[in-house]
Amino acid sequence: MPKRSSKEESTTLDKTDLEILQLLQHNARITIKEIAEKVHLSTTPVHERIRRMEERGVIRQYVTLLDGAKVKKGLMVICYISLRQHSKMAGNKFIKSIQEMNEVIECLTISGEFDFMLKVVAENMDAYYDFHVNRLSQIENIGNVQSVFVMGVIKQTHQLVW
Amino acid sequence: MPKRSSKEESTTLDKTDLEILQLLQHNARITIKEIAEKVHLSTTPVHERIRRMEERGVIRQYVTLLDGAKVKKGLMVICYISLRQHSKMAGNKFIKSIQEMNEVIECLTISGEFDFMLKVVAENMDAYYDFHVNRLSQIENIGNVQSVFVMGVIKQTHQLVW
DNA sequence: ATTGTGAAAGAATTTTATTCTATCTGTTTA
DNA sequence: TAAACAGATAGAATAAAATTCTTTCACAAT
Repeated sequence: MPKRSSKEESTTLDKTDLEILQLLQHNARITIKEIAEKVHLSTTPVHERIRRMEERGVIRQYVTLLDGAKVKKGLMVICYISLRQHSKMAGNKFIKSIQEMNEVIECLTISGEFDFMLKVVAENMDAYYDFHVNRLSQIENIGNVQSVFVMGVIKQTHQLVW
Repeated sequence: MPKRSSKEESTTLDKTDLEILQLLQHNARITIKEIAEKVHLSTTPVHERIRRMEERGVIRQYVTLLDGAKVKKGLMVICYISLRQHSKMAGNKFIKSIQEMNEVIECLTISGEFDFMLKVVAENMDAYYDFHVNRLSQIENIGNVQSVFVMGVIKQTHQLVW
């Protein structure tokens, strides 16, 4: 059996790991002490398990979610984009532009009529219009752009394990 | 001038608040001490500012993001749904069903041809097919359902202030 | 000028994280 | 079969951080 590299120690997640992840998903600022109590372990193994899951990349990031309306980002728009040209280089240029636009909080490559789906936030319709016309549409190689407005958020979670 | 209720103290966010939010958005487990150093304040006012933003709901939640592929949720699908009937009650029933489905991590009300846009995660195509046919399509009052598959994630952030 | 208010610093205290050592359990190896 | 080993854990010791309290300062209102 080949010896495993000391990095990327690929074990599977056991029941306790999943319990810890559940707790962290709900509240990234929960203390290790509190987790330990809930999973019936001492702080040491909990600490160690979290460290390992961070190292393995199971845990990607601890983030804080804000209320969009309260930080002047009350408008959300889904934006579909197709490129005129689909060469690798053309695609990479587009991606680079998108990465630099703070208004774009999500960009997915999708199947179907369009190439990309963007989630864009803005303060209001004027701000979005400005973004659309003066920044998004100015990216070279952009083909079709179609905006769908989000009227309400019914559900929004990041809970991948349960 | 009317006296303000002691709850919901609605002040505006100053530059320092925004700096603190930026740091917390990137890393929800950053220590108050470290924030304090970066914004050139002592821990006391930082602590107080965070508490206030939590209370006001500017800060919605501290969450941990996981790597979908590493927790057996490697497939992401965008799913468009229209209802047959648009009465308030029919809508509420649908919403209730959606809330209970862990595979649905996002549900938005949108303008255009469809009523809702869902983001669904699953382990693989088989699991998604099962979800689609046996659970999603079984909700009463469902009209059209259209699935768009996510081939890649170009960008995914939660940074609303920058 | 005086009072009041809000924000902040700094010290004191409490709580938590982190590290270290020892133990326990189950498995491999001689 | 017994000894050696590895992995996970508990518990204690230490280091670091959070939280609370008191005091000070700056500015606005009276």
